[in-house]
Amino acid sequence: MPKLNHEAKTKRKKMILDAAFKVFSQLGYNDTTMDHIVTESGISKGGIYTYFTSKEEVFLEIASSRFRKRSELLLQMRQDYMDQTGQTHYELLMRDYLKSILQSLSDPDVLNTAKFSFEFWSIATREPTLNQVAQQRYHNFYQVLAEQLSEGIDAGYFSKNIHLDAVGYIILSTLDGMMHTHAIMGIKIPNHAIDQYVESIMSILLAL
Amino acid sequence: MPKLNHEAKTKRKKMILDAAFKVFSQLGYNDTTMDHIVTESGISKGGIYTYFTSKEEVFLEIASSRFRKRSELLLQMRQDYMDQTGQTHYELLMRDYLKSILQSLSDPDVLNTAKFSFEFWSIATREPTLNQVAQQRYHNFYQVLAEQLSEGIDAGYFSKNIHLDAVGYIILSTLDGMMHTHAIMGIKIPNHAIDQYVESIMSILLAL
Amino acid sequence: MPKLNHEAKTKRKKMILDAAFKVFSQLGYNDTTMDHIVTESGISKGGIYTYFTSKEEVFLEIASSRFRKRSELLLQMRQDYMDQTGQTHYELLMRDYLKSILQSLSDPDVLNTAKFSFEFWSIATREPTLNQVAQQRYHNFYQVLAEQLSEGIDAGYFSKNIHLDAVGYIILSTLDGMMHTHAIMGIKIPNHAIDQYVESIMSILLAL
Amino acid sequence: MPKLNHEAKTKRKKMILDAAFKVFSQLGYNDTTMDHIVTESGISKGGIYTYFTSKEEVFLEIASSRFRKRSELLLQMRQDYMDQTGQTHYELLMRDYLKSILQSLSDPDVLNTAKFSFEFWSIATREPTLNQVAQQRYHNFYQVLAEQLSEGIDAGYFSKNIHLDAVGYIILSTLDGMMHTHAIMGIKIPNHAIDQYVESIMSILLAL
DNA sequence: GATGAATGAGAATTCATTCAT
DNA sequence: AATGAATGAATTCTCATTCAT
Repeated sequence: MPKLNHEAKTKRKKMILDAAFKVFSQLGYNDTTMDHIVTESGISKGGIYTYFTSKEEVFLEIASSRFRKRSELLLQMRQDYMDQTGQTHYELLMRDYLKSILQSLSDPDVLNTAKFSFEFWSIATREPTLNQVAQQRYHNFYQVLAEQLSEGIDAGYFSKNIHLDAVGYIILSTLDGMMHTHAIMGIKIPNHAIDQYVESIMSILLAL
Repeated sequence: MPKLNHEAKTKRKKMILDAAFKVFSQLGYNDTTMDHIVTESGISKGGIYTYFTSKEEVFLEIASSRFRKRSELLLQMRQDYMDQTGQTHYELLMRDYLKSILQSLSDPDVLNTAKFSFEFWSIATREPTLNQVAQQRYHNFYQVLAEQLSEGIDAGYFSKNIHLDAVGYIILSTLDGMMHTHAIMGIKIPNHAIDQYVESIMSILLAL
Repeated sequence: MPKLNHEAKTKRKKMILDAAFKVFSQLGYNDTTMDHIVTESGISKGGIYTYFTSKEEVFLEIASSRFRKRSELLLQMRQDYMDQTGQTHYELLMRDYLKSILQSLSDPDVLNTAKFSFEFWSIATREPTLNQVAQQRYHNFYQVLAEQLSEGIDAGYFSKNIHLDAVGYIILSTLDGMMHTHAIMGIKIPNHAIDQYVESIMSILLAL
Repeated sequence: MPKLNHEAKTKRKKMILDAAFKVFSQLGYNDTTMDHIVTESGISKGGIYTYFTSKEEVFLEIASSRFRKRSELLLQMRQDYMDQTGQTHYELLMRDYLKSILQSLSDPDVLNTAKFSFEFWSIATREPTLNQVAQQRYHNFYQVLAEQLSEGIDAGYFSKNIHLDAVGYIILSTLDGMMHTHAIMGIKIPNHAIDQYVESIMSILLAL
């Protein structure tokens, strides 16, 4: 018989995760101590350990919740680009999706998510548990993307000759690269670069 | 009158750096202890401190020596793509340069350098000293790249309408992204992706 | 809401300080390791660091608490040498004060305090933070002493012609010297020396 | 067959001792590293170990050579205070001896010797070998002093009723105390204090 | 369930001493 | 004899995790 109902528990957990996200983003995994999370969350040391078994688990759980966003954004945007007849303008969708991802980097929360994300990969490289999660997230994103592209091909928007796996790989990794340069290296994307980048991706999809 | 001549010292330093590079690449900066470097190098704890003042300095020195490679490769390739009349085939140069960078990731040493490089960025985000070095390296690479592109424009190979800073940013960051996905995320580049990627970059340069 | 109340904390802190005082007195600052304090206090390595931030702070805190004693003794004795009319017999006071300071050196705890005190000065010479504390302690003691002497002059016990600063300096430093010879050099004060010393100081005060 | 003759060896040893004295005085025993001595003396690390077996031995040897000075000064001054008939004015001798000891503290070299001396005692407290040397030095000084006092009594300068051991103890330890306050605590002796101090000692000797 | 004091296994760095050259 | 690079034991301090209250 739990003394705290489910809702209260979830709320407490969220407090911890939000605080941890903040400090992990700012200080990185290694430089973040449990005391940082304690201070930021206002929850006691022992308290954190009733919700999570370790620092790594806190880190992992943040990753799991945050990493859905990119693919969710794509799915959500697809709804917006569907007209009354159920037709989706895939070209416009992709173009705007890529742009909005890169433009959103000026939003501090998105920036922090990007920072966290790369920090996560940095740690995940050496931690099998994390690595698995990270791989899944990549493949999940890949699936969603590939689906849109595939539908875009079927709908006649994209070239039939593109290799889905190659294009998917390019989009995901170059997008990551732009975000990395911006978020981690701290080098801001020049004005024209976003458009130029989007066009170069479109040149592949449209097989210009 | 030093007992070890310059050559012997350099050799010993190299032993330490090579060992450190190996463990840093594998374990990352934080998980690498001086004991790891001691074991791997075969040099005593104190011995390492006669050549370096701290763990960070070892890390930094590796970075400084390894980071020149990418821009050096470009400069070197330019020599190879110059014909007898002193004309350089810039289009071919860029195409082959991008390909060779990405293809070289199958080489374990290059892979480790890539891993080390991202590890370096991860740490450099929080360490002003390292960050400065990292930024310099990026801008140095940018300069070299921009020069080639600029010459390529003048020689009529690339479109006059491209924005050097935008294109430079895209090339550097997307290249990083591909390397990151390959080296850190451990997701190998699909066969066609390299060519496809190169063509998309060329589509920008040629303003197709 | 602290789990340990103030009293319990103070008690634990005292345990550490007592243990540290013991080992510092015996081994000196440099030869005392945190492990010595751990062993002597029975408190874990980390535990000590919850109460003190460094070895130096432990040392300093001991100094701060022990150093008040000499001037406190003088002030307390003054109360005892005051008769019903509020008159203090300053000559007797000074005589007995000097004697009791030197005689107390046979008490092991006083001896250890003396040892600690000189160890403190030895370290304080090179550590600005400690030095400041040490200087303050000297001047505080000087103030208290000068006050008694001044009052003794006004009350007609001591000569009007004495130079307070000179006499104060002599008393403080020669007292220190006797204590040093006894505590550090381990050469016990001969029977008659205490009386002889006290008389020589009185000969100054009384301007014989 | 030594390659270096005795003179050259002695010179080299002196270089080490002078350098070591300088750094020991300034930094104290513990904070002085062999590298400091190496740098200051210009003699190699190994070189020092051909003349001394350890850091402690260097320290000890300095002590042994420097510690004679105080008693030597007294003996030398006695010569100066002897008139043509072989009579020594012991009262004047003692007065001037005490004064010159305290006044000499303004000389940097004497000040350093005093600093070194207290540093030596600080270490000697815990090191039996050093402690023995230190004790010997004290007793040697005591002997010389007692001899002068004894002769002074016989010659009718000093009171027959003084206890040699008590007076000797007082002179040696209070002198040390004044020097300690000046050299270690860094509190300069006030103008009148030296005279006042000397008179108080004389009041004992003359049994005023 | 919550708290926060206590724990102790590391980690980076120092430095007296050694010894091959 | 002299050199100085190499050694490694020792030291201070950190911090994820535990557990008595």
